[in-house]
Amino acid sequence: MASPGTRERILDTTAELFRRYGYTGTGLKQIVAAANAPFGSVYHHFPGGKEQLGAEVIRRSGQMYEELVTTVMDAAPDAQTGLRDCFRGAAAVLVETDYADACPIETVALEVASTNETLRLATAEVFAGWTQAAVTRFGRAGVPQDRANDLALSVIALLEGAFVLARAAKSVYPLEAAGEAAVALLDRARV
Amino acid sequence: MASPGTRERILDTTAELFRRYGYTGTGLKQIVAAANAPFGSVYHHFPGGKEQLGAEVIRRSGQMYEELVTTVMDAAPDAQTGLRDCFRGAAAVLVETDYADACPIETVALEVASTNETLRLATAEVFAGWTQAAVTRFGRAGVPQDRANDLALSVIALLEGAFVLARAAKSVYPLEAAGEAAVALLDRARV
DNA sequence: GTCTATACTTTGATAGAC
DNA sequence: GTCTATCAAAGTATAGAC
Repeated sequence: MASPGTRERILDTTAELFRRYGYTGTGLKQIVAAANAPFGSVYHHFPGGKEQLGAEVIRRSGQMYEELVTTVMDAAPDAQTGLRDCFRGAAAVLVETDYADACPIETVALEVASTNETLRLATAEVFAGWTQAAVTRFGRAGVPQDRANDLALSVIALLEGAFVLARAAKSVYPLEAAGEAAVALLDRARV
Repeated sequence: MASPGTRERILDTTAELFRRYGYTGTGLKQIVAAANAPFGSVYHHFPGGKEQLGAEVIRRSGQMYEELVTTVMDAAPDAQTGLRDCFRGAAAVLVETDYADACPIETVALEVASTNETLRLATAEVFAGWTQAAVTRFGRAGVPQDRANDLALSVIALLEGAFVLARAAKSVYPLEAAGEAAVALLDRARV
């Protein structure tokens, strides 16, 4: 076993770097330097190299983000407020980090979509999990089953798309507009 | 002047590679190989190296995509139909290319957002141009000025976000759901 | 001016000293 | 088991032959 925490530290550091610089844009040497770990420890803990590390980080980041968002949603008095809180919270993080930290896996997802089937599947699993979590919340809020899935996909698309526009423009305005659009779609989908 | 077409061929090839593999994921050697051009011609035509080439490709791809989308929109009998045609057309291209060709600058935009200010500004200009083009169309369709900008941002966000989900899942379903959501938002925004 | 060859850096990955 | 040194390949960029 490695010194306690080394593996976790590599995972956390990699997640942070992937979020900002993407998969191709993040080097293993950069990771170990930021994580204060010897280079060999990457291959000790992740024999599959960068791909294995990447797959674990994608799933881990995806799960953490899902927990963050569902916590915000479930703490709100109603689904509309919950949605607004999510988009506003995302905007706040973006501003705090000078538009660096948006969705933890979006850049990676686009990079690997046509280049690495293993990692593409990992991102697909994450998005499917998010969609299911959203479907559950929207169902509780009174959205019929047959509309909840389309609504969930649209709301997630609004968030991911707004992240692209917001980071490019260095403005949270796209997130505000997309957040209100998401609320409008939810209102419309309810019985 | 270089042999006629070399510069254009490099631009076209780079645009295609950026769209699939992103900025960091596309090498200059890969570009000249695919464009059947000698390596030195890159620096002959683009003295600023990869960054200058990247900036030109971003603006060029952005303008071409805007022309494509506005052509589809303007050919439709009404804005709702035009929006549907855009999302369906994007889905068709995605299927034809095995989910490789989506937005020509989305992957690059996320990659450079926190790493290259010159290229970030180029992507921001492109998205701003698209937004303006959409605002114009929505205005013609009866959307009040003060709602047209938010609607344009939301529709573009829906498209960009749906591209992420569709490529990850290798399914056009997110594009279909997002397309219908876009139409619903347009309906709601009209007087 | 076109293109080849090369310089220099960084990449992911491995071997082996300790 | 931890960590260093090094590998081959690919990255961008440049020098210079023709």
